Amino acid sequence: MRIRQLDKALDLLDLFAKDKQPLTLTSIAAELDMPKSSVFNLIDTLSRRGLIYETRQRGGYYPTPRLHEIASAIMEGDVFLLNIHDELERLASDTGETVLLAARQGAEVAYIDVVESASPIRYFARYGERRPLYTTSTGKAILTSYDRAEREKVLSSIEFVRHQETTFTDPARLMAELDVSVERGFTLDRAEFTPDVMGIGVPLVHGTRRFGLAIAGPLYRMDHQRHRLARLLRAAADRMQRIMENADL
Amino acid sequence: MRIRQLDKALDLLDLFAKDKQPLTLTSIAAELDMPKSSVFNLIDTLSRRGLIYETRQRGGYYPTPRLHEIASAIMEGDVFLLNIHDELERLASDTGETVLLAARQGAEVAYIDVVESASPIRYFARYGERRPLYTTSTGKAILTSYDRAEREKVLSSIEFVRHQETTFTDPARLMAELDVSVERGFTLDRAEFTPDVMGIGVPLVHGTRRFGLAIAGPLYRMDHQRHRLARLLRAAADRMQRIMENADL
DNA sequence: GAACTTAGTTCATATATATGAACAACGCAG
DNA sequence: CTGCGTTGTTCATATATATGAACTAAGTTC
Repeated sequence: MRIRQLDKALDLLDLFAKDKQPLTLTSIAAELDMPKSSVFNLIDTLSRRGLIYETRQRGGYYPTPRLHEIASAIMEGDVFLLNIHDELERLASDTGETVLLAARQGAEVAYIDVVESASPIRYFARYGERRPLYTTSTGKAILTSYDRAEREKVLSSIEFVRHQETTFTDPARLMAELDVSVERGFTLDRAEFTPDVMGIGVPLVHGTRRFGLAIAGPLYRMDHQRHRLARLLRAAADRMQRIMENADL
Repeated sequence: MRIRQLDKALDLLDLFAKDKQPLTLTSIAAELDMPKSSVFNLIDTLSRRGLIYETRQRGGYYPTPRLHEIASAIMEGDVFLLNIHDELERLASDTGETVLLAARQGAEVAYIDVVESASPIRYFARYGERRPLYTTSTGKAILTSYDRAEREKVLSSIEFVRHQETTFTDPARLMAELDVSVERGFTLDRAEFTPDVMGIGVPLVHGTRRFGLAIAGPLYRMDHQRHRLARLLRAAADRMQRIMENADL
């Protein structure tokens, strides 16, 4: 179950991040579609914790530097993700496509870092979005990081659903595809979950942590140059792997 | 009314900022004194938004770079607070005492930025903490930033409470004290709210925005050198004022 | 400077939600 | 590979909380 008021609080932070200006209680209520009295409680909670303040009497509320301080302290604890973020940016800029970093969450992958392509036509994915493990290039990449026995085990616990024409629904065929991917050096997702979207992925492993790194974009723009993109992807992954070796979590 | 689950969520972020390592659902429940099922909802909400993820199966949860990204975007909207933070740091280091930036919130001031002294004996204040306008050096500093007429008006709407022996409880006497402060170039708080704590403050004004900037520490360490500290404070305030002129909110 | 407009605040109560307890799933040790 | 100690998950219901409506107060306009 989602905590609605927490969701609203996060919506509010997103709103500040987007607008970058003080907002009045009333305007927040309108924007987030909440009663004023609820926004009052929200503001009360955040301001008593020193996260926001009233910039001047009736002049709207805005966050203090506190959130940034907390976020910075937290990032210190994950030097790895902090450091490789720059590599994601670079890869996105080199390829012109959206770059995704995903972690396995049970039978799904969740995107834990996303750098969007600058193209007007691009794959639009959000932090926290999830996909079935077996439909995405990142998920498949994570699967290839397990040895065959473990891979079998993971697949056996999964329920396959056909999302698109191309979706793999047979574990055996998927296993074969994964073998091919290992051989080839990268995994593919040919519109197996989202129509017209192609993904190219590789695994990133550090000790027991496993990530999937991928480039994703429109099929028509990616398919014909998949080997070039894969080369860039592998090069970036190698650099990240090196960064990983020098960091710990 | 505070939103309890939001408070808990913020407690969790603080916990990550402190521990800087992945935490299991169960350990979070213990640490925050919450039922596991409630922590489950909390984690569910945060992870579906891409703010945290499970670092590996049963390996604990940790924030993604998302929060940092949001916080950074928000700070872009308040270049002023972002820029002067360094000055606060500098002032704290130069004086060896805690430095506070406060904004008026009705009849109170709230600390919106705090840099703590490195001394083992120091004034310990937190973001978001509030004090009556008339008891603190920051509050008095903000009061001196109004012209006398407006100042009278503000004071007339305040209910005075004696917190300590030295607390001003008579508006007329406070007005006189404020006049003296303007003359002297800085406001004082001699343990008027918190025992043994002394504060030295100056106002910071940009258009209609008013802040109070202060140094605070133990009376015995501050009183004898208050003029030296005030000089450092004024110099810092001047630098900030210049930064202010080149920024906008 | 009085009237108006818009902003923030309070509070009783309907209503959504936090939670205890029982369950399921994972990973580790032997 | 099997059993055991944890960890994460579900769900009905007691309980805390979100909220509509009525209010106060600040700011703005004429």
